[in-house]
Amino acid sequence: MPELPEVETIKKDLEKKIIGKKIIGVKIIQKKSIKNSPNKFIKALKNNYAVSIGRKGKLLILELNDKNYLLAHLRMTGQLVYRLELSIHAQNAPAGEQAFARLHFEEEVRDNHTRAIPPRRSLSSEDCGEKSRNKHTRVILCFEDRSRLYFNDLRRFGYLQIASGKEKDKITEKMGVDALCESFNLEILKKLFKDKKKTLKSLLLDQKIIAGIGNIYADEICFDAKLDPRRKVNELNDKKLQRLYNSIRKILASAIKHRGTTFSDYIDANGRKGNFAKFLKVYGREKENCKNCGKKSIQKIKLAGRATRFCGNCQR
DNA sequence: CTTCTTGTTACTGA
DNA sequence: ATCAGTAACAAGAA
Repeated sequence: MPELPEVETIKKDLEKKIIGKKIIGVKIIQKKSIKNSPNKFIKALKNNYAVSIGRKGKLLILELNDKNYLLAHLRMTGQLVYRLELSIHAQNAPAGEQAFARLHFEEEVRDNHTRAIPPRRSLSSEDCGEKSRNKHTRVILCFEDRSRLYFNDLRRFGYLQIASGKEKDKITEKMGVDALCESFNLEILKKLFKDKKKTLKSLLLDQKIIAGIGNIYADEICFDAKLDPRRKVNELNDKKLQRLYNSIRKILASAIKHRGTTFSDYIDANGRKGNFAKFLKVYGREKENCKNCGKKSIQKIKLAGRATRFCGNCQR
């Protein structure tokens, strides 16, 4: 599932692809996947430019030239896939942007309650070139060079949202410190965990405390720091907090280096899987041998409402 | 058929 | 106030 390393991978991919490009078309296939009215959403994007891409926690933040922002949260199964697909039809289309836009990118809004798979139209001029659209595609943005950004989301928990600068700030200010940002240091971690009686696992998952860590990396971080995820954080001494801090940075950086973890649905902006799954030491390894002590001690329990894997021998 | 999975929020009860 | 636990959301896998 997309956590910080996966969103960061997508961010870096998209920076290379769409910065400076003009959005000439917006297709909303599932109304439920956008947080604004279709009218506002389309109006805010059409004929604007992608200026920069940021990220806080698991939230992707695309800056538009008119100082509005397109926020994207992938939740569990969301994907942002960029494709440059020149079709025969597109090449033969009448020259001129207006005609092209009219032909290919008329707005399409579907009822958000029906679960029916949208009928794939025959190869009409409207759809030609949308080769990467699939039954889980919820929104398509089209750029002036005829490349497209597909927002796919099987389970439809993810969303896209247009936000003003103020609205964007309000959302990001509610989030905790980004787990990877430079200003997040050991002192801040100590301050955040001081007096908290919750378990380590639940605090690592709490986006209002530290933003970006999800179920996979929470377990991997606890294993790397040799800490029992069931521990109350206020009883962690300085030495353990230092280990925890080091592991947060180390695991996330390593996962980014390997372009994230694909367990089921995650793919990057190029449509490729991440390579970090083979480095996972506890997630999905219950009943297997511990990579550290070698014992058959990887347990799976439910903690903070989530499946939690850890080595009952190494993690204290 | 049931149960489980994911991120996040809302709610309940201690 | 603070915590743990659970339901809800959607869709599919086992």
